Amino acid sequence: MSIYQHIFTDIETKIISGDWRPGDRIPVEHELAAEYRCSRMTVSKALSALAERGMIVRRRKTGSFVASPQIDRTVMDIQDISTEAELAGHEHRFEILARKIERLGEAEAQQLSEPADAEILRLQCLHIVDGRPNAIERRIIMLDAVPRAREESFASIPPGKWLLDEVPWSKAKHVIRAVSADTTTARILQTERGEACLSLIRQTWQNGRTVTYVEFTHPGDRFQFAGTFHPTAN
Amino acid sequence: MSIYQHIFTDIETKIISGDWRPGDRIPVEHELAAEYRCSRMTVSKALSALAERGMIVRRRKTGSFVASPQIDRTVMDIQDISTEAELAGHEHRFEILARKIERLGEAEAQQLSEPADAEILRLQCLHIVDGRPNAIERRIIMLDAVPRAREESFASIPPGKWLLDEVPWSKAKHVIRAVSADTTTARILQTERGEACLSLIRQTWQNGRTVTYVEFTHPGDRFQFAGTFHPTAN
DNA sequence: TAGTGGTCTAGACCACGGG
DNA sequence: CCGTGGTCTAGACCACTAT
Repeated sequence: MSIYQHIFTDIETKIISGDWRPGDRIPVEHELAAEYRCSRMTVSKALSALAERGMIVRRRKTGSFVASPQIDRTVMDIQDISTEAELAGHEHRFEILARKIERLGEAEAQQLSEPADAEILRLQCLHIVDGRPNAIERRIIMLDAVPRAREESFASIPPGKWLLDEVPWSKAKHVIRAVSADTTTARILQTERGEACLSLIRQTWQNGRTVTYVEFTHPGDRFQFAGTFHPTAN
Repeated sequence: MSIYQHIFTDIETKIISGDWRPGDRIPVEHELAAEYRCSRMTVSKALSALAERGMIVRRRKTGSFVASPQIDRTVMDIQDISTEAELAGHEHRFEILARKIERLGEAEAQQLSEPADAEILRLQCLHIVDGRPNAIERRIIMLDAVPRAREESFASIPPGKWLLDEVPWSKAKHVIRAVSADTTTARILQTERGEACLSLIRQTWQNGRTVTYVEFTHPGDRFQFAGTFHPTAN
């Protein structure tokens, strides 16, 4: 193990074990350098990594201190549906239920903070995992941001994956809610009206322009989000 | 702006703009060092930061390359209820509905991967935000891991916050589901039976031992999780 | 003012891995 | 083999900030 990793895990262990409590002062860099018989820069690298993880806070003049734990910070990785299904060894397919080009309209324009006359591609798509409906995907693609969507049928590639290839990088906002299935949703998902459903809304931007807005509605009895947060992991 | 930050944002911009596409090769370190008239180590620091963000992949001998984007990775920060309410400017209070010391039992023992005869403190707690029920908290605290919970009444501090002070650091697993309110839940939350509710389950460990297991049940019409993922942010 | 972290240099040696 | 990234050194100067 490298020296800076050694220093990193040593301090991490002291914090996790409770040996060093929140607010406790960590030896200054030159002391740690002497202790581990290495240069100050190597110590600095280890402490910077700990600071980036939020385990310590560093202040000029006063030194570095053990941070207050924040176990309530949840980090979740949500893959796109097809990837997630494949990873879990499930069979995934999808159907395009609707595909039309239109204008955004007032209500949605306000919701997306985009002009109401913006041209969009509206998609509705059903995802089927192991033969059972797993999600309705209702998606808006901004055609001025992604003009090539106009010619794409999405017959062979899910819209989410296609956009990943098309748009190089982006910022996304997520909202997770619980909603009751309305009649149409229940019929498509082959469940009961009023059934609790998990809704994931994602709006994606590139360079400040909305690229796409999508809502996935999952039947509550067949879907959940799970994630693990390791403040200790590497 | 420091030199390595300059290099970082330059490359980040090229990737976000699509100027450099996934799979493209990034100049080797000594080329970038010459271009920015700095040492190779400074370049290395910038590239390492980009690699840690998942924007590039680095391979010995072959060089560094633009990574494939993963915008479907969702990072969410979920604060604990009282903190979140305070941050949003809402009034928060809570009531202890039940508090008893007992043994874990078979079914839950299996679920938590803990022995069935383990002594636990079982808590049920109602969180009220701006005068309306916002969550039922059903919690199990392992008394062998947190013996001091035996004497704590939780009259003045919510169990979640108390545990944050008591347990220095930990690993946590989260599950988010949509469930229908049963009769009891609906009564406590002052909503209808069958109402869609958002359920957050969190199991917390320290040094491999379960510390606590908690389920928060939120009425779907009064609660959602929201988060933003910035692959570009600092 | 003095102590601390933030950054940088101009080298160095090593580990890895494709040819 | 040899080009690449991974790590490290022994300094250096600067920025910030508590006192």
